[in-house]
Amino acid sequence: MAQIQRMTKQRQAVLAALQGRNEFRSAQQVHLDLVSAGESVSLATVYRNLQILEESGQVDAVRGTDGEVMYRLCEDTGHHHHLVCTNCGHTEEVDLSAIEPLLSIVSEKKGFELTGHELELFGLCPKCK
Amino acid sequence: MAQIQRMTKQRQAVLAALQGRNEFRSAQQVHLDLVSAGESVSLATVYRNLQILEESGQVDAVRGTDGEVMYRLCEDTGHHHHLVCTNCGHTEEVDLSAIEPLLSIVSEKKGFELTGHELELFGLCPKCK
DNA sequence: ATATGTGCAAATGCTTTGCAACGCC
DNA sequence: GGCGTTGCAAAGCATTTGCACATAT
Repeated sequence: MAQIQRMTKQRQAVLAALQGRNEFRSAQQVHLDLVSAGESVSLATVYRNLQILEESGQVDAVRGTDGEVMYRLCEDTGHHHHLVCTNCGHTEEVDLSAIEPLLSIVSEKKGFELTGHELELFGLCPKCK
Repeated sequence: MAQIQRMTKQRQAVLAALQGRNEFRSAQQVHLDLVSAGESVSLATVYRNLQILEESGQVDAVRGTDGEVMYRLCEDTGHHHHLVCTNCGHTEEVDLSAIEPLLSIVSEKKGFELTGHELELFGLCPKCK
């Protein structure tokens, strides 16, 4: 896990753009947000900072269905999955540790040694239902 | 679900390249396979055919961690998930319908109406362990 | 002081598309 | 013959990178 070495105003700005948002945003979106908020941060720097913040465990990253990488502030430092509203993008973190033993068992049945998994749930949030 | 209208030799070649393989391959890989097998198919055509075959339900598509879209012949027409060897790419289809009711329950607890999910398992296959 | 971080612009890599030629049904 | 398909080359897009300059510590 990479260490954050310096807190520049650009890095603060990227973090601030993620604060209080309960949804995943792409690097491009974050950059747009910053520019329209009057901040002066280059797109490359947004990419670099989001990567660093992800490596340091401060943000979550998932790959959207269109291939864009989406980032969100990490609230829960443990292992968790996401429940994403397909209408408004609102995201909840959910704990599915209960199913993990089952995944191992199924994998072992096939002769595999399970090393990881990805699980995303999609649905409609209360507001959008 | 789109319909296949004509069976050209290029489309056959793309299908043939997927036959008998128990692993996901990218459009680029398929194109390489075909070229080195002496087939003359353009990269654009490989992309177009893989998309059409996916829409018609004949191949599965997943997005790899690096963002590339990977394709594989669909064997099991029902709902299923994948167990992917991170070393050699070998893939097994697994049935995890047992956990789906649980996913609904967890979603409802958060006030969501679950409409879909994505689950991929990663591990080492018997050969690569 | 100096290792890190930034901006810019160019490069990368996957994927898509416009268009004229081609060929299956 | 007509409409789906193909090949080619160019365009698109998200993302990465080289390099000179700026800056946090």
